[in-house]
Amino acid sequence: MTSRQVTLVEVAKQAGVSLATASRVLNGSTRQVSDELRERVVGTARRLGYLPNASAQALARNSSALVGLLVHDIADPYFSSIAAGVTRVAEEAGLVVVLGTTGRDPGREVDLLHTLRAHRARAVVIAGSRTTDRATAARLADEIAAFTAQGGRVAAVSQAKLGVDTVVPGNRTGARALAVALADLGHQRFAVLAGPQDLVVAKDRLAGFRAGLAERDLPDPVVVHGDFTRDGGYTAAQRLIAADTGATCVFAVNDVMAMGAMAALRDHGLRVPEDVSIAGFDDIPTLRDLAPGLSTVRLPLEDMGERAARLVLEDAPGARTVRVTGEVVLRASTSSPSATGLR
Amino acid sequence: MTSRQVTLVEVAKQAGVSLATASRVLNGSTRQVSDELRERVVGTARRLGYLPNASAQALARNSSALVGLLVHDIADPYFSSIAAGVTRVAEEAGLVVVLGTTGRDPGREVDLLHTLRAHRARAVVIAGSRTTDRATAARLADEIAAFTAQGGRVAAVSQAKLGVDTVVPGNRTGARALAVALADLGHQRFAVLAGPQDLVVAKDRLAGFRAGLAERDLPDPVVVHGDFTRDGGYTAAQRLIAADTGATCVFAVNDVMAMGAMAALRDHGLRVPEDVSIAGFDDIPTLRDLAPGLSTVRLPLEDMGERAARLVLEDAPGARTVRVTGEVVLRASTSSPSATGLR
DNA sequence: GACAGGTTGGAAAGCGCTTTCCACACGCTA
DNA sequence: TAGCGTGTGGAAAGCGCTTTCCAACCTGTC
Repeated sequence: MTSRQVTLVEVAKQAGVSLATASRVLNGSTRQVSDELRERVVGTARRLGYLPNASAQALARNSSALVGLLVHDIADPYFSSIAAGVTRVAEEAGLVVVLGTTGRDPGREVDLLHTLRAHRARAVVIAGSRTTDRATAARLADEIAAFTAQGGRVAAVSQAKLGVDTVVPGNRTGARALAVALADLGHQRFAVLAGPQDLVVAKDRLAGFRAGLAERDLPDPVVVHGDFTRDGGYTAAQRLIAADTGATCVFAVNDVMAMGAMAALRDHGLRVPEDVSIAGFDDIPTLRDLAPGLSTVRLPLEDMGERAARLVLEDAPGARTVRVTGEVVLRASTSSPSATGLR
Repeated sequence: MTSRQVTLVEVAKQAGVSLATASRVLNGSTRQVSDELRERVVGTARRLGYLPNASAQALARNSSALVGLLVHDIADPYFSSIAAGVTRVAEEAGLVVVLGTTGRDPGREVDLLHTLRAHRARAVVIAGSRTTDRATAARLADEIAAFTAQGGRVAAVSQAKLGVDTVVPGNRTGARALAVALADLGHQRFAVLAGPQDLVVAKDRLAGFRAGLAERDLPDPVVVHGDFTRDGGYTAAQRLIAADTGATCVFAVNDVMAMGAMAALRDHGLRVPEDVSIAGFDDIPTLRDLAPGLSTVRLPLEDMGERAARLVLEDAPGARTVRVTGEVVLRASTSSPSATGLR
C-alpha cells in the first residue's frame, strides 16, 4: 500500500545534478544556480511529484514550520475568534498551526508547551488566562524559558506577567469606563459576577469596575465568584438572586458568563433590562444575535490574535507589550434602573 | 542564546550505555532492557532534562504525531464544536492537532492537505462541507489518494463521496422530520434559505425538507440561496422579505444562517414567532442563549468530531460510514402560523 | 559437558534533508 | 602571463533518532 515516496536524491539523479544543487533549487537558498540546471531540477521535481519531507527539513534546519496555539476551550467564541486571527497570520507565512486545548488546567498548559518544544515549534501563542497559583506558574515559567532558550518565540494574549511578548487588553480601564457608563445610567447598587479568584484577567476587570464606581462615589458592588464560563455565569447568577441584594445592575466579567447569567435571570422570571440590567466584557461575535443585545466592552479579538502572531513571527525578539483598548458598547441589556432590582 | 539541546547520545554516554539501549528505554520498543540499565537511563534522562526531538523521531519512524483538522472557519461554532471533539481524542492519544482553515476555498483545502502530507501527518479529519465543483473535487481526490498511499488516514465529516471514513449526519431525514413537525404546527407556505447551490450538505437538507412537505401534501417552498454563513442568512432573508411571498415559516439550512435571518427579520420589524416562524439545523451551542430559542435539528457536533477522530486513529482502515441522526427540537421560534406571514 | 534456544547489549546503517567545504572555471587587473 | 576574486557545482558531513544485525551470555536439556 505505502508507495515509495519521491525523495530529493531521486530528483537530483533524474535531473543529472548533485543533491546539493537540487536542494538549492527547490528550497530557498542564498546560493545561485544556473538557469539551465534550475529548470531541469524544477521540471523533474514536478514530473516526479516531489514533496519535501517536512520532518527531514526540520531536523536538518533545526527548526520547524509549526506554530503552537494554546487555548482553554476552542468551542468558546472568545478563543475561537483569537484562533481565527492567529491561523490567518500563520498560514499567510506558510506556517502551520498546532492547536492545543488546556481545558483550563494549568498543568496541561505546561505539558502542551513541552510537546511543542519537542516538535521544535517555531513559536507559540498562549491565549489562556493565567492562573495565579505559585507552583504551576513556576513550572510554566521554566517551560517558557526552555522554549525560548531553544530559539522558539512565545507570545501571550492577555496575561502580562509571563515575561514574553504580550497583547494585553485594557481590562482595568475598560471595566472602569463601563462602570462609569452604567453609573451614568442611574444605577447605584451593583453586583459583579467575578470569575475565579485566582484569575488575573478576572481580578483586573473587577478592580477596574470597582475603581469606576468609586470614581462616581458609589458603594462597592456585591461580588459573587464563579467559573469563567457560561455555566459559571449561570450558577453565579443563581446565587446572586438568592442573596436578595437589591442590585439593579449586574456586571459579568466576561460575555459568556453574562450570557449564562441572562439565562438564569430569564429562568427566574426576571426581565432584562426591565427588572435588572446586565453587562459583559469582550464582545464576542455571538452577541450580534442575542436579544436583547448585551452591553459590553468591545475587544478586537481576531485582531488580538493576529497581533500576537505577528509579534512572534515578524518582529525581533523582546518582551514587548501591545495594548489594545476596550470600547464600551451599550446595548439593550442595560437601561435606567428599575424600582426593585434583584429581590 | 540558543542553548545546546540534550540529545539521546549524551544521555547514553552519561548513563554508560549504547545509543540503542537508551532509545529502547526512553521510547517504546518491543525489546527488553534489564532493570538496572533501564533505571540508569531513565535517571540520567531526567537529570539532564532530555526531550526527544520529534522531527528526528518522525524522520526515523517515517510517521509523525500530527493529526490534521480542516475546517472552513474556526470561529464558526459548528466547526469549533467539532474541533473540540477531534482535539480531545487526539490529545488523549498523545497526538497533536494541526488546524487548517480553508475559508471555504476548496483550493485551499487541497493546499492544506498537501502541507499535511509534507509533514507526514498520521491522519486528517476534513470537516468542511464539500463543493460539487468537478475540477477541484478531482484535485482533492488526488491529494487524498496520495495521502493514503503514504500511509496516512483520512476521515470526513458530513461529506459522503470522498471514498474515505465518514461521519454523516442524517441531513435528509433530519430536514424531512423537521418539515413534517413544522407542517403539523399548521404552516402551509414555507420558505427555505438554502445555502450555496453547489454544497452537498445544503442540497441534501433542502431535498429532505421538500420531501417532508410533499409527505404532507404541501406545496414546494420558496427557495432563496445564499452563503452558508450568518451574513449569508441575513442577506438571503432580506431578499426573501422583499419577495413578499406570504410564507409563514422559514427554514434556514443551518443555524448560523437562521440566526442571521432572525436578525434581518428583527431589523424589518417582524416578530419571531408572532409574525413568522423560523427554524435552523445543527443545534450549535450558541443557541442555548438565544431568545427566542431557535427550533432546529440537533446534531451531536462534538461527538461527531470525536467519532471522526476515532475512525482514523483507532480503527483499521476502510471506508466506513458512521451515521448520526438528527433530532428535531422545537423551541420558541416556531409556533402556529400567523394570519399574515412574510408580507 | 555440549548444544539449542532465548535474552540482552552494542555497532552501525539508515531516514531525507541542509550546508560547509572544496574544486574548478571564468573574467579581470597588473 | 601570472595572480586573484567571483560565480557555480559537487562531495560529504552532519541533524537526532530508530532498527537491523550480530555477538555475547544465560539458561536448560539430553
